[in-house]
Amino acid sequence: MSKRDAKRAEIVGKLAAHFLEAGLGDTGVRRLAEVAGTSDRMLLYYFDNKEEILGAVLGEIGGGFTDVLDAVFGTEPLRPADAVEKIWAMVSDEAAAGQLRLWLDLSSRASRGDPFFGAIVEQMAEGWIVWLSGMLAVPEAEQRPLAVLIMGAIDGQVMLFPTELKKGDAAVAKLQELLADL
Amino acid sequence: MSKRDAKRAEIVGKLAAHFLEAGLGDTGVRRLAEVAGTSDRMLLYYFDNKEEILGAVLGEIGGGFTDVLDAVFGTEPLRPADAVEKIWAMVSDEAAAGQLRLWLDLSSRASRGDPFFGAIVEQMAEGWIVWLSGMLAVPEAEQRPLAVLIMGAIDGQVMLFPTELKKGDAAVAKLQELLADL
DNA sequence: TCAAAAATGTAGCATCTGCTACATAGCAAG
DNA sequence: CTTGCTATGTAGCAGATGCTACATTTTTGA
Repeated sequence: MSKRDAKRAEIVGKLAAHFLEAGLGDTGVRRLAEVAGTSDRMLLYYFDNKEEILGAVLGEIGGGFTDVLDAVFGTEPLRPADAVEKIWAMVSDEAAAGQLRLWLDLSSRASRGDPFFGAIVEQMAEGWIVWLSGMLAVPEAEQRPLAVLIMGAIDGQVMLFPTELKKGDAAVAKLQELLADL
Repeated sequence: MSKRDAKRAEIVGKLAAHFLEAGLGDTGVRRLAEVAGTSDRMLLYYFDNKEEILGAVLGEIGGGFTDVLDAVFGTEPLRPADAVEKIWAMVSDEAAAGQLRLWLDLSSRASRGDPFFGAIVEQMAEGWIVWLSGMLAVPEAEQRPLAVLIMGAIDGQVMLFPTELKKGDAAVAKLQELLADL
């Protein structure tokens, strides 16, 4: 790897970590530079333009996503109600809130027709769904619809209550109840 | 109504219609002025600042929303599974796509910590939920959690599949199934 | 009719944005 | 040591942003 590539990777790593922790937020080059521990001048020395920076960072995030999930959850099968509980706990945790904020951001940009963000969201959504599908201890034909329902129901709470997620607690409990004997 | 108020109402109306059709998008005052058929100078003559403009427009949208829902749905009680079906049908319709784009936009801005958009989203979410709660033919204690679950599950599909909502069909069918005997 | 008030155009400011020109420092190879 | 490439700081541009000062026209009410 050339020195230039190494530097690019270092920058991308720092920015990816930051986005995962804090959401997309302010993507101004001066702010990105600060986060990456360099100057805007150098950011645009290593990358052609801002779009290339964001592309590299979001690509990195999208690609490594299910690895993170595996690390957090292990790989043994889960009953649907338990999956709901675990994911909701993870998502309610402040550390994961940035993930969701990031997702919300990406989805909204995607819905406005931006094909770049559309592709990223699609990839991330599919990652979640396939991952969760594989973990659900239900007949195979049920796996995917249930996974989509669970992920969607939980993500929907983020959309309804972006500033106070715990308002969704009762609804999530209700979902667990409905799923109790599956 | 004073002339000033009439002019404000006219502007708000035009902007609300535009946002509902095209999503939030560019909210620069020069662009807003263009959409409202006036100049930025006059926009900021009738309103104190940009925040007041957006507040009025989003307030109009949020406030008029449950009226739209009533018109579409009538007011007789619904069983939960039927509510899911009706709302999903409405939301899948292209005419409602703008609403959802707008919602997604607002949520993402709120989640970035903007207190202004946070308040708006909270108000709109509460509007949806109260409206749906009141229509569900279930014991009163169950109404709100179920309403939140249903709205969240459906909104979540928008987040998962911002560019191709119908991918959520199977999951929504699954939810109807789970709710079938309530 | 005429002065006060409301409405509107022109021009701009201050700040932020992505990005760049220019100058220089450090280092590697001959 | 010199020459040339990589790396980095300083300063700034051109455009957008929210907003405003100032001048002018138009409307209103006595």
